[in-house]
Amino acid sequence: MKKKNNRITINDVARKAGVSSAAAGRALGNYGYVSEEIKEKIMRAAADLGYVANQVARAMITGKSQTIGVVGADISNPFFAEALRGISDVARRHEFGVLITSSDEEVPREQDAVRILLEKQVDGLIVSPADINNCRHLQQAISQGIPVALLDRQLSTLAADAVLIDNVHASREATRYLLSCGHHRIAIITELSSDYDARLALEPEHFSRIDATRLNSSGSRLLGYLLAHHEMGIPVERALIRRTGKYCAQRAYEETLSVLDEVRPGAIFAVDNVMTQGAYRAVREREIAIPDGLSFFAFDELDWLTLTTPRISTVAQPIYKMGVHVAELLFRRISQPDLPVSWQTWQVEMKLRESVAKAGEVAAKQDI
Amino acid sequence: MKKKNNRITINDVARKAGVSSAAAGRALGNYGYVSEEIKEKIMRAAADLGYVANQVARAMITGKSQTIGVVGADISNPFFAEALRGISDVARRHEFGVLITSSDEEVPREQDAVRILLEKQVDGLIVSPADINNCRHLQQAISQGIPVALLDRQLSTLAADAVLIDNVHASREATRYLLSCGHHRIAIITELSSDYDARLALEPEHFSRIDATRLNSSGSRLLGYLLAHHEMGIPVERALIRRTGKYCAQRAYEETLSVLDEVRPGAIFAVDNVMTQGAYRAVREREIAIPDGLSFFAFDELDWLTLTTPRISTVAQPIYKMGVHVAELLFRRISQPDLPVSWQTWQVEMKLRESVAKAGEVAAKQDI
DNA sequence: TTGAAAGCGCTAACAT
DNA sequence: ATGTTAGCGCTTTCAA
Repeated sequence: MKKKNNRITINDVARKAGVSSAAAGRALGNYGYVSEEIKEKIMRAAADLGYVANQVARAMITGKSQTIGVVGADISNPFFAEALRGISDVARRHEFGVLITSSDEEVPREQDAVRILLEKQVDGLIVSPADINNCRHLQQAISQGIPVALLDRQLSTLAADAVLIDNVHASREATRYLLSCGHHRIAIITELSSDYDARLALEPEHFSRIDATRLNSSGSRLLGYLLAHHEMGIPVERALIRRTGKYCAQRAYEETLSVLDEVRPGAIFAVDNVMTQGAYRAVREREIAIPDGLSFFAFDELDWLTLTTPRISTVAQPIYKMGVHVAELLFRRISQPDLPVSWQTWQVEMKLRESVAKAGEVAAKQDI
Repeated sequence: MKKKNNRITINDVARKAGVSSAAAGRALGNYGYVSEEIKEKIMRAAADLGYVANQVARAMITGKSQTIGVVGADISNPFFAEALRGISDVARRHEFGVLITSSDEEVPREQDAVRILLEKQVDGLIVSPADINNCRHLQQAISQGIPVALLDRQLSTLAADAVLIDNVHASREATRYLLSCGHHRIAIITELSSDYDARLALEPEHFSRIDATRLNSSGSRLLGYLLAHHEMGIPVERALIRRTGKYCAQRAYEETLSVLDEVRPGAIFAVDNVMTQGAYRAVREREIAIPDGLSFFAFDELDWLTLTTPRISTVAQPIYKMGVHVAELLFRRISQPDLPVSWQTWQVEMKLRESVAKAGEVAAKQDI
């Protein structure tokens, strides 16, 4: 019978093996010198007693918890879940634990999450910041010596590694493709919760005054959309820009119904997986044929985009790989804190499928 | 300048506030007696210094880490991601951290994960056991005083709370529905990685000798399928039972192609979300019309099941809620270890949509 | 109400 | 190569 807790400690093992606790520590923790003979005795004693190492005590003294923290928008979002899988695979390889939290894209929740993770003494953080104009808490983590790696968002003001895609470019390419198919009235369904992003929706004609480094993903994607129009000399109708204000399929559904009913665009561009789900549902509800009655372009690859009829064109990000690499950047920095900051920009892939038709061809079909 | 680490400790705060470290601990940790006056001084000093509490040190002494561990099959699986969201919402409410791991349905990985989580001194575990016939490691956790709550699987031999659905019943209902629609040749696409489950696929006619309490979900669902046939006096062709051996959409795709080519069933029953994805892809690849050429029934509700044409019938589990409740059961047990074991069986919902047609009606249509 | 002191389980100096 | 000892940062007796 032990004092309070019946848990077996290193002292119990040492006593049973007839050695000092230091020797037991060395054998069990695999550090320092221990003779094979004694080590074996200790290991046997540990196995007999059912000893389980106490990482908390180890963390206390080494100052390393062998744990990283992840702050994502929403774990149940397939995008994040896939990235998390990559992160956790790498963490397992390094024998690190992964503590997860959700911010739901809200800055106060993100701050809370970061604080709790820091109190738990994580050795590093992977964050998809809710608002890149609002991240003193991340700065603080870094100045406390806890490295931060950013997923899917970049922060020029922060000494943090990042893994991302070029959102402006990706969105511009997709929009150019739609425009070049003859669709001059493309509705864009996007989130734009941050104030700075929202400005772009409110004054699209002033996009040149916007500081692209202050835009979140949805802002960047809207900028790409605007740039593509500008470059091709096609004016943008304000009513085509639909802002949900939050990451919510239901809101995307509502905005899409409204844009279909009020503006009746020739194409819809849904700029992330959540928007895609809501927007596509709305199109189905209105029983508009794709691509003959409406072209549809998505963002992010989802399992089901090739299971619909027709299959849906999209901009695919290598999400799992991005998760793997952001974790690798973080572990690299944990072991080498003084490396220069590294931003990895990954290529997206345009998956051109049958959900987009040339505007002319629809007319041709109808003529027959 | 501090000794090694530049981190601010409770002693730094105490010194700055001119009080003892004990007083600072009481104020910062919100326990014991502190006068308002002194408390305020301490809080101000802490804020000035940017003090961050060290939960590791707290855990060390209290023996509670305020963290739970979750062992799931695969975080990137939408089913698990959704449940995890429920778990993490509850954990946040309790101000607990959530450590996640993936077992990929492999027992050794699960054992590893549990060991690591125990070493990290988690206060409880939520597990979806890979193989319910193989869980001494869970028994061990419980006997160490670390409560375990089971998600989606039940273990009669273990003193662990569980949240589940009646898989046999759910599958039997779905199968009865298909049979009653006149489909007497229903292919079932299922995982069956555990040896005990696999036996059911190898000798389906001996299902009555099977101990239902030893079956995993996929085994239980196969049993439901067999029972429905038995009850309705319809023989089961062995070639209709397709076993992928692992949770893998590609394998489901292959097995479905093969069953379509070799046996050409009248209906397909895909018994989880991963199987559904692979099976549906195969049906599309063979360009078989649903429901006229083939009826299709899925298991688990997925976003896209209502976005296909026709919409896909399925057995829906209340996944998020199940995650919430398994976490609540765990927290209840953490605070009251001596409560009797509780198993919550949740109702599934049959979502009958257009992917299933009566066998007769197809003929009728063809007659016209 | 406050402070002094002991100690959680382990590692890291240091001495042997 | 092994043992002794002093903490890591905090909570928790216990005395004052």
